[in-house]
Amino acid sequence: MTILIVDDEERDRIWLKNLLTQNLGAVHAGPIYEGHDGLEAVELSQKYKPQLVFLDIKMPQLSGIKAAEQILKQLPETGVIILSNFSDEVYVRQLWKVVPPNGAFGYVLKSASDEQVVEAAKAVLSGDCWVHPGIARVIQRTQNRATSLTPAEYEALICIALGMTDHAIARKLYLTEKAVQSRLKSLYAKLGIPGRSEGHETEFNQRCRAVYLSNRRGLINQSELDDWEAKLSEGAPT
Amino acid sequence: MTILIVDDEERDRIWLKNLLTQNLGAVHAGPIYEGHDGLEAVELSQKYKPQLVFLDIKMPQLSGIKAAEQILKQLPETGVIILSNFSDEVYVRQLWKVVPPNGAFGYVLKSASDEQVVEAAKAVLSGDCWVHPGIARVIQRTQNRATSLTPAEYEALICIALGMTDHAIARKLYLTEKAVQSRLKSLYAKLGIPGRSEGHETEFNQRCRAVYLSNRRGLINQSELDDWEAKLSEGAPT
DNA sequence: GCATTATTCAGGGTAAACACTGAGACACGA
DNA sequence: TCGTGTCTCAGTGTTTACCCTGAATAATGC
Repeated sequence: MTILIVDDEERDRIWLKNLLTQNLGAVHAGPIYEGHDGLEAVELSQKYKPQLVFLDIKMPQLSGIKAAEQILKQLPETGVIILSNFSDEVYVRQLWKVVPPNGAFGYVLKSASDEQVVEAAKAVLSGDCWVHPGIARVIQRTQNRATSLTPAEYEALICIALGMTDHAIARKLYLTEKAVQSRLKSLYAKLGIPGRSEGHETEFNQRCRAVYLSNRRGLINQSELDDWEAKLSEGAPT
Repeated sequence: MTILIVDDEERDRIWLKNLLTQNLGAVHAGPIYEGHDGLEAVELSQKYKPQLVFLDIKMPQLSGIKAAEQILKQLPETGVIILSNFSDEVYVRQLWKVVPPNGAFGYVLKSASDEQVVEAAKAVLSGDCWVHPGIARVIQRTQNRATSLTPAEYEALICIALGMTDHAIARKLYLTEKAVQSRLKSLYAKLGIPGRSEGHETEFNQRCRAVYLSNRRGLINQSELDDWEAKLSEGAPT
């Protein structure tokens, strides 16, 4: 049995490696390899075909999620555990899409206790999933139709968070301005932002309010936005 | 010589304590106390009067910055080292105001190497300051008149980031709508956001763009905004 | 003293964001 | 086959955000 640990922080790698060798003796008795970015994660997975891969989210080259996608594409049997600082809904959404329906995966926050990490490792090794308690409600929301965003709404959200106008969004997404406004309208509704018509007490700029609330709920976050910004500006320097 | 370590993460406390006991032998030979939130930081400082205090920024009860403010108010001689995950400009700005002109302080990111942390500790103990390399440019910006924000502009920035309209901001800050727009205009200028007049290629919603860029530059961040949100909604349920 | 600079605020105008209604296209399941 | 729901998008109208000029005030520096 083989395990792979990928994290750009040496401190965390050492901590995790020690933790696993000391507490997984009964179940596990193979080598533990280490990597420090997403590309290495993919390469080392191909090379050693580990049963279990620990991935940090925030890594140079390739994010943990994208690395997981690559790995699972070739080795769907691999157990993946995301080790993250964030409980952001974006990441849970993305992970959900990447993991095969019957695959085993884990999502644990770095604030987790040692026992929780060991527990998660054991669960995933035996084919179960383990999700950090703090993430539970986030997952619920991603599955609730009334509050979860459609891809269309999510796209629009990213755009306004980057500061684009309706017109710019329309051009970028090959839509009409009206279509963009329509997406935004349903987005505002799902976020529970009051309009100008109802209740003149609550005066909000819906656009900015939507960005604020989405940040708060972890639907988006700064590093995700920066990725999009880079992607869009390289994609259309017309 | 006495040292105090305050962090809500046990892992980080242990790591730091080991690091200091092993590498500070020549300089330091006293007890190391530990706390796990801001209030404890203040209490333990009063009790033990340490020469050096390590403070995490994100802590329950009282943030690291506010704890530092309390501590320095009573014991201005104390050397304070902020240990943060973030290089956000907000925090550097706040720390700058809190530390007395001749006080010794440090600001190190948690991604720092062990050597850097030891170096910072030694520097502060001998009365010098130590600032993480990654923060240097942020500090430069806080001192440059052309790019640093005035309190007025900062206030306006917080408000639009929370999603308030011009009208709502005017009421909250006891200003005219025109005055609010004036503040926003100079804010946009300092952030380098192109207006509608110049360059019709770049189509931005300045309001949202300002929020995005400010987040990116660490002028604001989510947890700071949440504090303001709470403060404003309790302060004016008129 | 005077010049410089920043801040607040006015008026008038343009363009963008938002509200409301409703129609056509498409997929899903009874 | 017929709903039922979702997404796109048109038309029309209101509100808000932003642009520009400019004046009164106060603080700053020489």
